[in-house]
Amino acid sequence: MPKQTNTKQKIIDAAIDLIAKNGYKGASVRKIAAEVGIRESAIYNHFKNKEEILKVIVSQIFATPFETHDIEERAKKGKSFLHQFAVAYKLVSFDRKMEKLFRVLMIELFQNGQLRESFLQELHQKEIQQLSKAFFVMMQEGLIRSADPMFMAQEFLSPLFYIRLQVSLLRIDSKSTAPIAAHFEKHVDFFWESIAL
Amino acid sequence: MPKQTNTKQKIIDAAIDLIAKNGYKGASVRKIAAEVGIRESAIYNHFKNKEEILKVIVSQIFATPFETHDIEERAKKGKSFLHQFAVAYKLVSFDRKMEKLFRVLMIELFQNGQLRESFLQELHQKEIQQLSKAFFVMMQEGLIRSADPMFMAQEFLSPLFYIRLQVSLLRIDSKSTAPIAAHFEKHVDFFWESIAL
DNA sequence: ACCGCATATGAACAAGTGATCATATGACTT
DNA sequence: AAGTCATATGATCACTTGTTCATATGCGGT
Repeated sequence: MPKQTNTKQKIIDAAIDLIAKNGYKGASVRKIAAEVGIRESAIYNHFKNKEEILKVIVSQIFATPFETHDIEERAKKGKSFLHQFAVAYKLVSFDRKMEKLFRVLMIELFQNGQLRESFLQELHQKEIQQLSKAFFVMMQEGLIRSADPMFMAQEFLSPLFYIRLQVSLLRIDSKSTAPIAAHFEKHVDFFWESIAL
Repeated sequence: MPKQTNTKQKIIDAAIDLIAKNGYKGASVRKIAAEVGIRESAIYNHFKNKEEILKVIVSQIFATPFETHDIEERAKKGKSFLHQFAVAYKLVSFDRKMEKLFRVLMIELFQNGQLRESFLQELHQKEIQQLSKAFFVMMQEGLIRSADPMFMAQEFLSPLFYIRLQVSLLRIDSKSTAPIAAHFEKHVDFFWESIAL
């Protein structure tokens, strides 16, 4: 037998690929095994069952990639904080691995209650809370007009999400994302002009 | 045999229900037939195969429900046009049938190239074009600040889409949508304040 | 050299899949 | 009453699904 070639990771990667293409139900254990180069029964030496594979993948989706420290301090910089946030969001949107995980998320979101819970609580809520903290600081500093910080956070975040969705859809069909790549930064410009005093 | 009870429509409705819950692959011909109250073989008297059912459903998704006439004229009213648009969007978001179709769309969007094409071209592009026409008029009328109308349309539309997504997710788990129901109108207020001169 | 342990295989399973076909049923028209 | 036609059934098909199990293989430590 081959030595430590970390089959487990290969299985996860193959599963991500297949689920991102065909969904959880479309990614059969046999197809995953075939892509790794082993038989389906060998999979069960690494995972109790198919669902365990999904769980590992899901946990990767919510492994927070965003900087969460010093929000209050960094927020004082106003627009450049928003710019930083948007650029980080852009990077994640274009990262190959993260993009696949995003597809898995979108595909399974409506069919997996656990995933839904995590998306709303861990991902959405966390990002909103961070952003609303930042907007609150900006209001105190007199940088922006005053409004409900939480609502403002949603208004700022949702266009970023929508652009990410478009990027993901275009990339599946190998279409060019050039026309909307600049949208992330453009959104910051537009939004800042919308709230700056 | 029972007379004209329109089994075909029953099949479509059952299929929408099941696909909205379990995805296309999770909605087996047998399950659809069971929900209608017939055997699976009877389905094939009404549809050539399973995919034909999906095609009919997909066509319903893109049956445009939004008013498309008199955009230029109605746009002159400024904020109240945007309000109208948002409220129409809200109604569609909460309509039971449209909500199910939205779920079908989201579930299959990443797995069905035809659906992707239609979504980007027929739905997204159409809405953006209408809105950008409206914003262009508003700029000419001196109601709002000047900017790229197309981009402004996206900025206006994406939060509405995101709210719709949240509504749909909350409703699956029978959670209350009360906290975000007012977001549609709130978005119009916020956005108008962002662009009004 | 031996053993154990992790990992592989191939066969088998029960269940479910989409689809087909001969056959039956019953509401219409004639 | 007879015949037609749309629609139903039940059996059956070839195939795929997730999972299990007995068995094999070979690397690392003794």
